[in-house]
Amino acid sequence: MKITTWNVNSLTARLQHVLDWLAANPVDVLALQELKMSDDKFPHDALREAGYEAAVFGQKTYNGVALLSRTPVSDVARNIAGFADEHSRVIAGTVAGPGGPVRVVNGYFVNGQEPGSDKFAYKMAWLTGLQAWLQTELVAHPRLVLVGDFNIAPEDRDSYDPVGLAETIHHTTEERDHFKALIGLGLTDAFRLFEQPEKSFSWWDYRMLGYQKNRGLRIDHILVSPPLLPTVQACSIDRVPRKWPKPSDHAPVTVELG
DNA sequence: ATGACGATCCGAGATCGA
Repeated sequence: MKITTWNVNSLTARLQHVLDWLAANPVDVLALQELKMSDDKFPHDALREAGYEAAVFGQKTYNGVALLSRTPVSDVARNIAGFADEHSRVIAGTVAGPGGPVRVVNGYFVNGQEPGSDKFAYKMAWLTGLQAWLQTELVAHPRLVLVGDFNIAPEDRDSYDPVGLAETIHHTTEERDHFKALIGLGLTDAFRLFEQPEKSFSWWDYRMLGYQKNRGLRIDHILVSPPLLPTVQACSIDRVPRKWPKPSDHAPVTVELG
């Protein structure tokens, strides 16, 4: 089965891109971030016509996440249990997979703006809450994938300018320590299980010809739990929709389990 | 140091993102 994560930067603005991409890439599960719409605006009909049912956790203007699936999603949970959050940032659900059910946890991680800011403090608290909740989630659902826009470039090779951007947002030691803590829960970065091109990124700034110059970051990730690790067949970033007119600034990332 | 792009919103410039 294939599971994809994609920050679409407004599903209103990107619905046609999502439909076009799914027509060419009929993955089993598509985890979306930054819907930027309330639940009542969600385009269930158009996606159903494309073959997908959706579990949605929307929010007006900002944030918002959804799980699209060809097969039913059960046991849906919204946000981090035990962590009070004004924002709609996490949706989790269970889908049928090869060899048993797969728990998909889809997160739009906090950006954090700038180290030292209130938003950065919120990012740290959010990550701490996520980690604590995942610990129990992994006990209840050992076959788990954590996907989404992490807003963390885990290593220097995940940034177009690791020296110039050292200790700036996405690159700080604190953020990377949180990423390592997720790995410490037993999760594995599926992308790095395979040989990948140098300077592989999943996000490029709209400004200053960021994409054309490949000035990007790898901040969208797929982490797999130990029981799923031997089933990982492939993991890749699809840059094609980033070249379409009026694109999201993120590219979809896909893992294949089987 | 700032702005550069893009999306959003009681509709123009502010806020946010990364």
